[in-house]
Amino acid sequence: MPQPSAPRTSLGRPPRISREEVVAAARRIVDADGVNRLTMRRLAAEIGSTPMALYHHVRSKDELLVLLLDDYAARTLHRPELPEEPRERVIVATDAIHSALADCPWIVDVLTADDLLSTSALWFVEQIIDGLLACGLTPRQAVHGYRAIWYYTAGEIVVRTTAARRRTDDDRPTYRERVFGELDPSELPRLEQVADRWASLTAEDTYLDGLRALVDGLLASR
Amino acid sequence: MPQPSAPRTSLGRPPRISREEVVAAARRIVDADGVNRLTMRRLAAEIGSTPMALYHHVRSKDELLVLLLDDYAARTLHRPELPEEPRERVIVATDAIHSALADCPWIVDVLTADDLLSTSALWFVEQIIDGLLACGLTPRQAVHGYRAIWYYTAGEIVVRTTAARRRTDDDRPTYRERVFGELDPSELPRLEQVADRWASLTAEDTYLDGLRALVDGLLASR
DNA sequence: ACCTGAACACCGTTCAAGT
DNA sequence: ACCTGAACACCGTTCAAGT
Repeated sequence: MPQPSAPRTSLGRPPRISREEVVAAARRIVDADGVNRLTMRRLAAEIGSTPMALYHHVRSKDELLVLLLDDYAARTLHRPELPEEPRERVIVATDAIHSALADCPWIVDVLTADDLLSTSALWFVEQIIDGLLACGLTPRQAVHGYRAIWYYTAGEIVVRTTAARRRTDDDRPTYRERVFGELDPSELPRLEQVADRWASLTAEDTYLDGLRALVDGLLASR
Repeated sequence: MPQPSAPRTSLGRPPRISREEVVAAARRIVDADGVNRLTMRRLAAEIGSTPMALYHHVRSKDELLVLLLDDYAARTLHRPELPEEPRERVIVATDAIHSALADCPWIVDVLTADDLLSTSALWFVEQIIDGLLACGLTPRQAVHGYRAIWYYTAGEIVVRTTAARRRTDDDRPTYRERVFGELDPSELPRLEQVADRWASLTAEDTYLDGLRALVDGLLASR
């Protein structure tokens, strides 16, 4: 692990690239061409170095992606004004995380790391847990509630951004369109009933509605 | 696209492998070694053929993965006895999909395709929509409700299986453990308060609790 | 029509050597 | 200590040719 702030001795050569430069260059590539185009070779070219030089500043490509997410969160996750009312505080804090992630579709590949994204997101988790506690949940219920909220939020982003990614890939009818075209109305009458509205209904952004329903349900079960 | 049931003419040579054989061999590899080990080259070796022969039966590796998911769903997604009560019908139908997917961690890479998995899952979607309608939601609310349920379910599986995947990768402390170790109690008092119980609390399976809360909330908003 | 061989244009990472 | 070059052990897919 490099120690950028360690006192520079006369041993060895001076570093030519830093961890920050590596992350910044990776960010440029991802912003310009998408996360699929971020390879160690391409990154080395962007920096004007060799693939192996990168491994002096980053343990692996996976670590690079986590650093990239940290960097992104630190730059874009600004703390909003939170309402006093605890239930609404949970909604607003969650929505802030969601908005930041939704603007950043490449995140899906890293997103699924664990239940925390980055230290920059901790403040938001704090607010969510605090809001749930203030609504009368036990600590146990609050942590479980936070998890449910995170599942819902992560799922919405993963499903929506992956669907969008596929749409640009090819112009053929989607799997969904094919399936709905061949519905057997006698076996699946409800789906038949909504089939022609499905595309427009599922295109609507109902993230906040679903979030409110979930939080209501979590608080009602208290 | 091959036509296995088309009348065999005297033109050309007889096929040596079929689409079904390709999918079955892919299934064997995935079951034995995980989805990461499924490559076109490895698959060809398993069948005793060449990589390019596969492309006669399957358009691309992506299509192969979708076929694999269809195959898996057709084999394991058995229709359960559903309760009369519509709210409970929604829960049981959703839980059946969730259980099937949760036993199949490789699915995460394909899962995020769209809002439908495979034709075998349509019956379950029908039951969920039907249950929501029977509870008094409008068709619009029912479709949105189904989406919210799917986000929650997909998110739970993605987050949980990816976390499990990482755990086996290395023995170093997780990112989460590092973060919780360095909490500033004055800034993040609630997280500090639950820090030592976080691991055990989030290890509990609370999928059904969260699902019930979500469905309750969806029905209450009617 | 179905299959093969060779090749294209890539990957992430290791290893040994240079300065 | 930091960087380089060459190599390892792979990928998915195209293309031209064989039967």
